[in-house]
Amino acid sequence: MTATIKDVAKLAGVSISTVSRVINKSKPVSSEVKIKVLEAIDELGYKPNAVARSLVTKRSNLIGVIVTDIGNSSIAQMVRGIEEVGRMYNYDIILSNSYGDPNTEKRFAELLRSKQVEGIILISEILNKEVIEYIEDFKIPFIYLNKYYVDLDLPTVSIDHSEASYRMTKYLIELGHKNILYLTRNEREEASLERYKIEGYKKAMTELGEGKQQIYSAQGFEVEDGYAIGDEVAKFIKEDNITAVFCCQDELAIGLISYCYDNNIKVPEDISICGYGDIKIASIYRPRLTTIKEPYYDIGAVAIRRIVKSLDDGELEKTNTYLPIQMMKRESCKMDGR
Amino acid sequence: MTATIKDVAKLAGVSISTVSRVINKSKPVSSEVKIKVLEAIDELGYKPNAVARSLVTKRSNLIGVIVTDIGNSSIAQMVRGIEEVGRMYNYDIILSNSYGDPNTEKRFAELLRSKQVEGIILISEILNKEVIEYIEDFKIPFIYLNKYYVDLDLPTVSIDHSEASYRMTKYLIELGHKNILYLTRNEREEASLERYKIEGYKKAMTELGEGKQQIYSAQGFEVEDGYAIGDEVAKFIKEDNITAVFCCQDELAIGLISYCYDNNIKVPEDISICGYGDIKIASIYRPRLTTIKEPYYDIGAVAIRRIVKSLDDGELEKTNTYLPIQMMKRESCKMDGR
DNA sequence: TTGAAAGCGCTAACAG
DNA sequence: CTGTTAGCGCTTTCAA
Repeated sequence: MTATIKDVAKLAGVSISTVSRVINKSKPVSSEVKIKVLEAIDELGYKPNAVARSLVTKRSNLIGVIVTDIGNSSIAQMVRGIEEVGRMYNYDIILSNSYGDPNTEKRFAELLRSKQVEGIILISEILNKEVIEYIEDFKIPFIYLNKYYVDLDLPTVSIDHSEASYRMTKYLIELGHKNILYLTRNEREEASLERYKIEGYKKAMTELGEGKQQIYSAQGFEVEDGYAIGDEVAKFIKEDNITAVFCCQDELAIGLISYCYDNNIKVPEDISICGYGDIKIASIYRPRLTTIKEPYYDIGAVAIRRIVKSLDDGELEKTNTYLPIQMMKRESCKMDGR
Repeated sequence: MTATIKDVAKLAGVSISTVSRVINKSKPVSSEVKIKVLEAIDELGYKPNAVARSLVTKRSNLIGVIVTDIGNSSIAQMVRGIEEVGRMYNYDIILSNSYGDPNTEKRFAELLRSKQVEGIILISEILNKEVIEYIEDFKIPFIYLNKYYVDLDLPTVSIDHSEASYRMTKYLIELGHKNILYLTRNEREEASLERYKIEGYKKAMTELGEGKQQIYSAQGFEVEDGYAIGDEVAKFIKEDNITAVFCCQDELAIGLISYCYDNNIKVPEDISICGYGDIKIASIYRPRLTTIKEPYYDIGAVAIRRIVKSLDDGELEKTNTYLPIQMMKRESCKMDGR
């Protein structure tokens, strides 16, 4: 049996309140008594029971994090940021993998609440109003992180996607590209982020005033989807003189480059390809991928910092915190000499 | 204020024990009363407070997981396995990132204990006896997962590395390779897993009875280290007619292949390269990497299953659970025609 | 500066 | 089948 505060009190010959005071430094204790208590603590190897403590203080020092899949590298990076910053403020995190199922998300949220978490961060790939409202109902700080959708009326953190996309397109234009294909997904859905990214792309293309503005949609956001679309893209290259492809996600770009590799299309000699996200593989893959860095670690870090802050001083504003944009210029895109 | 069991009892006009009974189905309750209670619960939106419950039951339903870095994809996969299987048995996991620092690991272990976790899984990249003993002292189920080192006297789970390495070398030999370089790291350290892998490599080479047995050590286990060693390897290819390189970790192999890409050495035409681990990138990178699959998800899954099991029936044996070996034959290795 | 006592929300005897 | 009661280990008034 592990020692309790009672044991310490008895051994030190004081009351449990005194022990509590020295543990928490909550009230002055004469140094003489303090020493006795400290000795007793040491002798018994006493460690306070955080569960008992939370029951009375109503503070669990726990933040619940529900993610689509921790195996996803960008999500892992966000969690890394959440964990590390949470730690600085003495918060532990409880992790739940929903695999994207809304019911599971709700169930986990409930579970987290029962464990008395002080805040919840939901990292989701779908946008489910019902889940969000369900969690908002808990009346605890809640931040929603999503790579694909936006809900403007919710606290979140991201980069300015429209601006990022504009800058990437601009960059391709600077490299001499005129016929640039934008590879998207879900662009028509109301809440899709793609709307903003396409907006940025179009703005830059319109400023250019010449060349071909072309948008095409993949079947998904994964490497396979990028690969699968290879045939179409190859056709665009031939028929429409497309010289650069701007993929809305790194995974798509990687898949597409793999397709090119397998089909003897040289990147970047035959076609420049860039991505969006800067996932880990982007800088390891060859050629290294030119892309927009979504600062996943920072996104997580800022998210939890906002939660912790709101835990101190009351309100959590329903705003999007924008993080700086960073372009990663690498070898998958080159000057177009044609 | 959220409703408590008392509120439910009052509204339903019964005692709190009755409410407790219906919540936990711990004792029979007349269906008539049960309905009243259920209605009250529903009306108040009552959810049991898991903290209060753990305090009395001494069961937190929490497993602590300390990892080197959740941003590492193989670790993320293990955590995925841990989380998913833990969930099946109603355990939540608390995640801590130690970044490999032993003192941090100890501190986190302590923190986890204070939160009354029922078991601890430590995923570490170093082997620190002190940390291990410290955690063992908690007298709660503890499993130690490590990719690089072995401690035979501890519960853990892995593949049979000697056998795996033997089979990979055999495979290269079957492809016609005779001069095979084994790229290692830390092979001299007593507890290093590399000893076992080298054993397997040597066994296969000795059985072959001809060709060149060559072992060379990189500076680390990362992609950069694989890249950095490229010059040396290129020399081996030229001078010693090495036709295949067996890298002790996928990261090294990927780095080496990147070096080859950048230096116009064709893989697998000029040199076959294989890895060990089957990290995510292995099957995405081009050429796709031939490698040994370390089943990270399963390792995590089995680890937590062992913990949960020992929580039911007492003891956790200090044994290594071996998982099946799987070879991933891909394009980075080909028949040697020379 | 210290101790006694109440109570956080819940479970688990125990008695009826 | 149901209610009363005693805690779980701790913090926090309130008095002294």
